[in-house]
This record gives sequence, structure tokens and C-alpha cells, in this order.
Amino acid sequence: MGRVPNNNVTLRDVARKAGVSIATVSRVLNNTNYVSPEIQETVRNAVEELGYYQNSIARSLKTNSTMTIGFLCADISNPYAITVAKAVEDLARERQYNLLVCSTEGDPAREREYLQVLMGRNIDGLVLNGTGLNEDLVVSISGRIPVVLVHRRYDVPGFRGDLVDSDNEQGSYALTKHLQRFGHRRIFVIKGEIHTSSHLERYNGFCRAMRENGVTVDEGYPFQYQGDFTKRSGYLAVEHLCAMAEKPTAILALNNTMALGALACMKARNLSAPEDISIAAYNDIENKELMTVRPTVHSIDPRQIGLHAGRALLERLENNGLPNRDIVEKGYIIPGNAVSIPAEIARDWENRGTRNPYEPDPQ
Amino acid sequence: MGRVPNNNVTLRDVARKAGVSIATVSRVLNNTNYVSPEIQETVRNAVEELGYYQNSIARSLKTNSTMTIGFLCADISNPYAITVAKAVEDLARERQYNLLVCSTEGDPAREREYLQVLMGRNIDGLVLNGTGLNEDLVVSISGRIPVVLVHRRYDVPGFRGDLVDSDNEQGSYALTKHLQRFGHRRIFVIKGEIHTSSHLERYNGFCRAMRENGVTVDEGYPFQYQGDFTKRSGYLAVEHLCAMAEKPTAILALNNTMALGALACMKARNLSAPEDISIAAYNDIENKELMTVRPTVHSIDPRQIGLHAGRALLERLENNGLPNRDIVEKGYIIPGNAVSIPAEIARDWENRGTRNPYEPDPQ
DNA sequence: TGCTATAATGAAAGCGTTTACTGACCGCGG
DNA sequence: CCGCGGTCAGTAAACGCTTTCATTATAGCA
Repeated sequence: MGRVPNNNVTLRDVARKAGVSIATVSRVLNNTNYVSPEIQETVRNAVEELGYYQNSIARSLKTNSTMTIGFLCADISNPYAITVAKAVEDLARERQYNLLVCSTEGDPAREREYLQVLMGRNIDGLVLNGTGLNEDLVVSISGRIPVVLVHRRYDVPGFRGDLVDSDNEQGSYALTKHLQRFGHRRIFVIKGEIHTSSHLERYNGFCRAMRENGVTVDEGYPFQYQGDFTKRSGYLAVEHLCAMAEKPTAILALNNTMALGALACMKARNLSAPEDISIAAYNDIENKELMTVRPTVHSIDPRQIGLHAGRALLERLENNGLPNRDIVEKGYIIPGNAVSIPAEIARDWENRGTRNPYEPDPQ
Repeated sequence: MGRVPNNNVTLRDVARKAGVSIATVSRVLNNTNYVSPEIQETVRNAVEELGYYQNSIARSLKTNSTMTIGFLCADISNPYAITVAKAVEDLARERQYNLLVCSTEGDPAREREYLQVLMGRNIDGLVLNGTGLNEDLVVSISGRIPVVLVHRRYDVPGFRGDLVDSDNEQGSYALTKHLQRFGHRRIFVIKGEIHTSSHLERYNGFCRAMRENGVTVDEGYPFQYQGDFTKRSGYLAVEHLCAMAEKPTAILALNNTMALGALACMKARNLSAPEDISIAAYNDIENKELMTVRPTVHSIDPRQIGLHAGRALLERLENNGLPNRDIVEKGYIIPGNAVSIPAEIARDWENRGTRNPYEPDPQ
């Protein structure tokens, strides 16, 4: 019969069985203080026999730490977000932390609710890839527990915490340049959630590249559509595009989810690429090598993002909330790899079970 | 400044401020027992002013309930698994429960560890889509808290809990019949994790359909490959297939992840479908309508699975661990929709934001 | 022998809640 | 006028653990 943490057995029972005080049992279990080897032995036997497991609730109440990290993101069904979460979890697990994962579906009200719930549950730290709103709450939280932001900058006074981000401006710039290299000048940009730093920076990168090519992008620029990072908005963007008299020759989607929506609409409209129109996206698209219309992507390795975030958080957690000396507050910027070919090869390697040469060493 | 649950303020502080005892404050907050309207008012004001939030740890210690549901699955990055998790979470959230999500990566040892961790954290209930092993632990847990199994049957004595599953045998049978209708007789089957009920039942469905078509499938049947539900094994299966002298005309993958691996290999080998070979899979494949090689799928709606699981669990949670009278223990079997065309149309609807006609009414 | 430092244990005070158990008060029927 | 049922509020005992403080035994040393 498998042993399962059994709340019926308490320290008191173990103590009685071993003929010692509960203080001693606690000390044996936590390896604090001096306990003679013989008693340690006796206690451990008693623990084994009774199938005692620590009641982490009671422990939390005393120690004021729950060994739980909150992970809050907009959409956990996005493969990118999951990979980040998994990376954080991998690191956290080693240190006995667990993750409480919440998905806001991009709804600021829901985000607010979750932030409160998480704090009510006394999480020890927070990894946040949020809506970009609720700054007041976030600032307040960052004053209480370690917070690491992922892909969302809060430029409000009072925020204390780390940031892990990709170089949005540069990546978007590179992607646009790539399209231009193939002769595209009329590039249709599908924009993202307006109040996020990711959107803004990516948009700026796009504008800069266009400007360098002699095209000014402002409100008057015809080839743009205001999306919101969802698949649906990507779909609608292409429908909008189709209704235009003069058509663009390429599409730049400021994230992968919108690109998928765009691809779906192109498919429905029987538009093929690159004959009719080219498409590029910020961030990788799963299984794109199997698709008819092949997007060019600027891919950021989400695992790297997650590992950085996890490390930053754990360092603070183990350092009493203070940043480690060699951590620069506010800032890990991860460069991305442009375009799709390497990723495709990499995937092939992965499928064979060979190490992906583009992936940095584990550890 | 946003208010955040603040552990520094306790019941005692509120009580002092309101000039009452902590018992009274507790009673006001929980709406238990009689408290005069005036005092309620005073207390609520004090709560508001001090920014008091309940310390859920302390509460848990007393009430022995954490309002947490464990969700354990093999691979949370599978879109299917996430959809299930989200559905459970949607229901749970309404009742103030939160989800602790764990992914075992198919590793029984890791599963074991997680089960222990979850129980140590005093979860109130468990949704389990496990490896199919660790029966001892699972049985033991099912005796302690409500457990709902998803897609994994444990046919061991002593297990108490509900099961939500799709009709694997029937679905696999239908899928095979579908292939046969197009004239396929030499069907290459990519098998899954050997000790799971999902695999067994799907395999049986395949065998039955083949038998009805005059083909006996046993160890001697040449067109089969033992995979393990991972993408990699799907890839290897097709490599194996390519090395064969006499080739099959169709592939049946017993889950979607292996199908993706198979597709990747077909792509790498320049095999196209359906000219060279047809491919079908149990369970939906994301964005398959955008792919060059179009798999036929038998799709189960993961949201329905999740909703059933969530309902079953909540009913037990609210019924003190006992099944509701009208729940049949061990058994929600969800039928699936065969083949791919309807799903494709449905997706198109979804992209437009229109209601998917195949989805049952929300409530 | 006496004194201090150290090792080894126990007693008990919380951590912040919930929840018996008590008792005061009030209105009312007998 | 007594007693009783229903309101309302406070006291205090848990819940299972960690940790301080106190205590004893032992060793080291002059």
C-alpha cells in the first residue's frame, strides 16, 4: 500500500512513539540544532512506521513561507507561455517550490482578482506576464515579495523587482529588415495590445526599419490594423486587408497568435504565400514547418526566458528579497534568433532525439 | 495605492480597532452565528480601514481545507491537456478553488513525487491524468480525498473515485473504418504507452475494425510500431516505416502528439499525403487546416472532458467526498466526433468570433 | 573541586484562525 | 415572579508546527 502524506499522524504521535518531545522530532526533521545520533535514528524509524508527513500548512503558519511561487500570465494555452512556466517550475522544483499557475485571458479585472487571490494565499514570489495594467497592485506586491516581470515593463515609480524581456525593438526591426531584403515595401503590420511594452517596442522597431527605407509610419499609414494579440484579431486583420484596394505585399504580425489567425484567414481566402503575400511574425509558431504558408519568424527561446526569470526570483527568495549583487535590477534582455530556417533544422534534430545545437547547454 | 492582502494585519488588530473580540470579527467575516447589525457595521469598517485580508494559511490549519485542487497530467504543454485544465479551473474558480497544476513529463517517478507533494500540501481534491502507474498511491489517495481520473482507468481493487474518458475503442474503430472506406487495407499503426488504458482501448478498436475487414492484427502484423505517445516516437515510427520493403498506404497514430512527429518525418522524407500515404490520428491536431499534409482526426472535445471532471469533483467536494446520488461512479464516457471536416469549419467559425455550432450551449 | 563552555533535550509560547462553551440579556407564557 | 428559548458577544481551547528559553548532563580546564 502506497504511503501518502497522512494528516492524521502529527508530530505529537511521532514524539510519543519515539519517546521524545515534539521539539526533538521537529529538530530531527529539519536538521536544525543538536540531536544525538541514536535519537535521530529512533525518530526516523517512528516517522517511517507511522507514515508521518509534514503538514505544510502548519509549517507555513509558523514560518510565514508557503514555498509557493505564483505564475500569472495572459494565456497559459500559448505554447510560449507554457514553456516559460515549465522552465521556472524546473528551477523552482529543485528548491522545493511549487508553482500556482493562473491565466488571466488578457482580462485586467481577472488579473486583479488573481493577484489578490495569490497574495491571499501567501505566495513567496511572483512571476508576472500580465496585462500591463493594475500597476498599483503590482507595485504594492513588489514591495512585499520578490517579483519578476516577463515581457511587461511597468514604468511606474515604486516598482521593485526584476525584468526579463526579449529585445523587442531590435527583433521587430530585424524582422522588418528581413522582409525589405526581399523587396517588400508595402508591409501590413498587425498591432498588439495597445498598452503593453511589448507592443510598443515592437511597433517602434518596425517603424524605424520602415523609416530607414523611406516610409513614414504614422496614423495615416494605410497598412496597419489594431489587434490585441489574439488569434481572432489576426483573422480580422487579414479580412480587413482583403477589403483594401491597393494590397500590401507582406504582413508583419507583432506576435505569433495573431499570425496564426492571419494564416487561417489567408487559407480561407485562398491566399498563398509567398506568391500572393509574405508573412512574418514576432515569436515562433509551432509546427510551422508543416504548414502550406510558411511564416518567417523572429524566435525568442522561451525556455531561456523562463530560466532567467526563475533564477532571478530564486536568488531573491534565497537572499531575503534583496537582489543578488550581480543582478542588475530591471533587466535581462534576451536577444532572439531571426528567421525560420535554423529553427526548422533544429526541430528536425529534436525529433531525432539529438541535441539541438542552437540550444545552450543545460545547466 | 492598490490594496494587497496584508498579512501584517490580523483578526486581533481588527478586533481591537472595532472594540470587539476576535471571535466576533471572525463571525462577521464568515457570516456564521448572530452578530448585531451595528457591530457588523463597525467591524466591516475596521476591516476596510486596516486593509485586512484573511490569512488563508491559518484558516486552512483550522478548517483542514485548502481550497486547492491538484491537477496532475503527463504533459501540460499539450494543448489538449491545457484545455482540460482550463475547463476544470473555470468551474473551480466559481467555487473559490484554485488549481495546482503539475506535469509529470510521463515519468512515473516524478508522478509519484508530485502526488506526495500535493498531498503534503493538503489539496482538497485531485484531477489525475497520470502515467497509469503508481496505483498504490492513487488508491490510497482516493480513500482520503475526492479523485477524478481523466483518460486513465485504474482497474485495481480499492480505488474510489470518478472517471471521465472518451470512448477510445469506438473512436479508434471509427477512425480505422474511415480509412478503410477510402480503400486502405495496409494500415500502419503507431501505438502508445503500453500500460495505459487509452492505448489498450484504442488499439482494440483498431484491431476490431481490421478484423472486420479480414485482417488479423497480432504480434505478427508487420505494420505497427511501439511508440510512447511522444512526438519523438511518432517520428521514429515513420523512419521505421520508410525502411520497410512493402509499404502501408495509411498511418493511424493512436494520439495526436505522435501524429505530429509522424508528419514531421514525412515532411523530412518528402512524403506527401494522401498521394504517398494517408494519416489519421486519435484526437485533434492544432492548426491542421494550415498544414500541407492533412491528417484525419477523431476529435474529442477536451473542454467537455474538463467540465465533466470539474463537475464530478466539485460535487464530491460539496458532498463531503460522497458521490452525488445521480453520479454513476466510474464513468462519464464522452463520444467523439469523427474526421476532420467539421472541425475545420468549426475553427473558421471560431476565428470569426461566431459560436461554434458543434459546441453545446454553455449551461 | 569548582567553574565555564558545549551538547542534548524538554516545556511552552506563539503563528492567525475557527468554534465549542459560557453567560448575559430580553421578552414572554405560566 | 420564575424559568425558558432565542440573541448576541466574549473566553479560551484547539489546529500542527517552529523556535526561544530553560534545564540538565558532560567535558574541559585551572
